Amino acid sequence: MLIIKEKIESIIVESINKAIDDKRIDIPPVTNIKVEYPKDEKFGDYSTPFALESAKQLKKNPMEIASVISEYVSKNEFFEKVDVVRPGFLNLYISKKVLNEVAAEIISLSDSFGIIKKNNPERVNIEFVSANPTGPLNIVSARAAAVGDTLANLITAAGDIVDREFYINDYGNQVRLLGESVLSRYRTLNGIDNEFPEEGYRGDYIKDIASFINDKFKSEADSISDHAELVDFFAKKAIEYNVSGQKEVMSRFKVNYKQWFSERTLHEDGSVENTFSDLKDHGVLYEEEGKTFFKSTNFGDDKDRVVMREDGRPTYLLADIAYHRNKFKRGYSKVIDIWGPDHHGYIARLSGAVRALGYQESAFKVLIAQQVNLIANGELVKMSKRLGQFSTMADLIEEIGTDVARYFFVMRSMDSHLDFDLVLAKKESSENPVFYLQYAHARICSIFREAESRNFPYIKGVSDNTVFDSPETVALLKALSKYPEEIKDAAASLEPHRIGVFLLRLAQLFHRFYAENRVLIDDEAKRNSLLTVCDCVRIVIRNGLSLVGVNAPEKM
RNA sequence: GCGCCAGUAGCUCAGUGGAUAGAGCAACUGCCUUCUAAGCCGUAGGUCAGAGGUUCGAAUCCUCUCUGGCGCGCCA
Repeated sequence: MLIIKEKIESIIVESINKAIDDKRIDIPPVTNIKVEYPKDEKFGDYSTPFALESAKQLKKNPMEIASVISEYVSKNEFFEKVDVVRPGFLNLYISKKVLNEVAAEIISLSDSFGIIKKNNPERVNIEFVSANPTGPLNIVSARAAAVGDTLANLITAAGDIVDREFYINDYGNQVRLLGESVLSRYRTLNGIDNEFPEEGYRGDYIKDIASFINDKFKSEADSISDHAELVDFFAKKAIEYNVSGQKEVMSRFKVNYKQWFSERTLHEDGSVENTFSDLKDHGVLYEEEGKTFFKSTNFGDDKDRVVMREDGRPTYLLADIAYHRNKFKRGYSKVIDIWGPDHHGYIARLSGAVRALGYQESAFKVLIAQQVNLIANGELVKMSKRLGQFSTMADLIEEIGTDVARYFFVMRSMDSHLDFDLVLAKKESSENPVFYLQYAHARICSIFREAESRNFPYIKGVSDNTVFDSPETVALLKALSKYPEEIKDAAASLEPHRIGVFLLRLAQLFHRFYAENRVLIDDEAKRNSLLTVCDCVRIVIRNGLSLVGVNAPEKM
């Protein structure tokens, strides 16, 4: 697939090197150069500030340098126009011929337009949500799910091989506590007097789990007499129940994990112990007061961390190191985690451990998806786990639907603390950006339906340059041509929101085009070209929305 | 006290060191006998939290200050 920005970069680099060969400018050959999108279209479709940046080194006026380069660049038929503009920008306008080629490419590739092939694809593991299996998923999980899944789609489209993963923390104190909480509710259900554990989970869902066990596993439960064993039984059943609920919600949210990875297995198959000795072999452990510490301060952490307690039990950190070691041992060359904001302090120690085990720093990346506030009617909605509140992800899907929820989360940068306006999101109106986008798609489908009913033929891949006279058409095609590089950039920078922003801009350009250009006109050649443009927009919106996990409706 | 994230239009947010800082919503206008008005055109709205610095050029990079959120466990 043609990635225009890359093509332009190579044209400019070539031109500069030619100018150097011709002794027109006196610098060492260049290998790469900055090409950017001007803010204002009157400054071209692409521009390079190379002359400005090299002026000092060359001790020359940037305008002079730029005009020398422009002599070489303008010979290329890729561009319609090359401008040299004060104080030294080189502004490039791509030719209509290129736009026509882009349109042809979109039509012929269709669903696979935007999918980039890489010669050496990386194997990428992306882990997101990984909420505790002690209860239902909440709103923050929904954000992580939307962002993580979209990012996985983007990286896949950019040519790598991506697996999605969910880490189940089914080990440790909280699990026992969960077991005890459910056991207590179970006993109450059966009329047995008991005391609820002090730190236990008090949500109503615990009662649901208790009655679930009562319905399905009563005889099995009642046959266990040993208390620890009984708690363990309840804990296991509760985790199964919760995880299966989480799986169900994720699938409704259109997230398909390759693997749900159980922490417990790391303890049972010796991975945790092996990781411990592995770290020891790397010389990053030391003992003090009977505990074993990981020297995380060597890796930028602010203090060393205990990995093995005095009584020989591993800490959560050690299990987590074992988990990430496991990911690398499974052959992933890149491991990405998306965490909640409350875990950012944990990054230094874990990425330190990954490095201590000999993996590249760049191979492990933790992204933090910032907090989500729910707003309704201008008021902050408290996220308590009480009834009637919009606390769970399932409620959110129920209330506003997967499409709206996913788009809302994806259109914002992960770094921003998000105010999620429930009332706005629920509105099926122009106030909701998701509908704005979907409406563009539905409108195009409607044009094609109408064309069919009027017996207007549409011949794919045949287009006439004259339609490029309309400024709206040109703007639209230029935007479409940037879709592949948008995917590449969004994947490389791990910023899925870019695609959401891109699609909104595209929809806007289409609505503007629609208002100014009647498609179903009598002139057959021109009509076919306009239909081609519409088809291109339809394809890119559909492909883009599918990356975000949002449906592209044919009618609204 | 230390660390992470944020502070951009009335609100929610985009903005890759570049040129006159943008969008959606809200407000005020105008546009449906013509392919979907869930749309389009226009107007108004800004000390990019503040102060220094680096640079030919800073919302963007650095330092400090202020404000908000979160974290600083041998919990997970």
